Amino acid sequence: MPELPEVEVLVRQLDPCLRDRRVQSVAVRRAKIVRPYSEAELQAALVGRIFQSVTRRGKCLRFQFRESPGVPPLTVLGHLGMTGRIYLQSFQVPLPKHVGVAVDLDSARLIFEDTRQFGRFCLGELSQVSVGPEPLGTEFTPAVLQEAMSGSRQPVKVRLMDQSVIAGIGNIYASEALFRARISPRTRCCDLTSESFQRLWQSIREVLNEAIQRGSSIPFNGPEDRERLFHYGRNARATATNVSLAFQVYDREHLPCVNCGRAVERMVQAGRSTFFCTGCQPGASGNGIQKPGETAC
DNA sequence: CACCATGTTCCTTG
DNA sequence: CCAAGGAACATGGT
Repeated sequence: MPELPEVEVLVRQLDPCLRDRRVQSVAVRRAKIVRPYSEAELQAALVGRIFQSVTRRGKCLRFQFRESPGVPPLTVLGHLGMTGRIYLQSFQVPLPKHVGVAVDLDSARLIFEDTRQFGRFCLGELSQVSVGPEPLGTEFTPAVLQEAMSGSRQPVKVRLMDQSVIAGIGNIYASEALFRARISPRTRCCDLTSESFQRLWQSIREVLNEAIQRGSSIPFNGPEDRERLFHYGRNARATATNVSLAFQVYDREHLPCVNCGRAVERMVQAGRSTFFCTGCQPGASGNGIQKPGETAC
């Protein structure tokens, strides 16, 4: 999935397609995806309603439905988990294997597909108690980042993935942002300097924005285009537009660092793979602070 | 068979 | 309270 950039690209794609479209029928093929609601509840809430907008908050999608006299506002929350996808298909195309929910509109069918079924498509607001600031929003500043992180002794990479600290950063872009900021993923948050937070802040925004730019440049028509956008890691296919080819360290263990040529390394933090370059991200076992004037590579 | 995978939540242990 | 580690969820690719 779908970390922030992929969800953002998806939302931009979906919003104009769904706006003002009316829900004809809803079919739930995997009950887990809509829990704690039932298929009947989803049908009762959605059939006849008209889409107003699709927006993003962190990694979540929000489908808002039009409000009218006597018809209260309604929001459907979508979360893609690890392998979730959302797309429109014609009625003629048979339903793929792992469809969780199919929402029939007047002229097309909205499919929520999720192989591993970690995703969600259900009524109501975010289940998460607290979601941190949007990293691309104006309220996100170096000071906000520092304030949110500096009190923690956690490794910075682990903390970056905490959705209550910052919304939308996952395993891929955590590694990418730290590489760009030249900070070791092992650095404890409380050991980062203001200068490091400044670099990290900038790197987060660059890495996310560039990924959105790449994703937005991908034509989004058939299933192959969806694969280029959502298929990562060792499953990724080496197509000219595959976004994963643009990663600088993620899933590049043993490959030469794009900066210094040293082999990219992999380690496990909080149960997840972290990719980094010991040459460019000094202090892998220290504090990650660079002396002034010192070049990492 | 083993290991890995874009995420979240829950549980246990220190 | 915090942090870390593991397991669970369910399926597929290598």
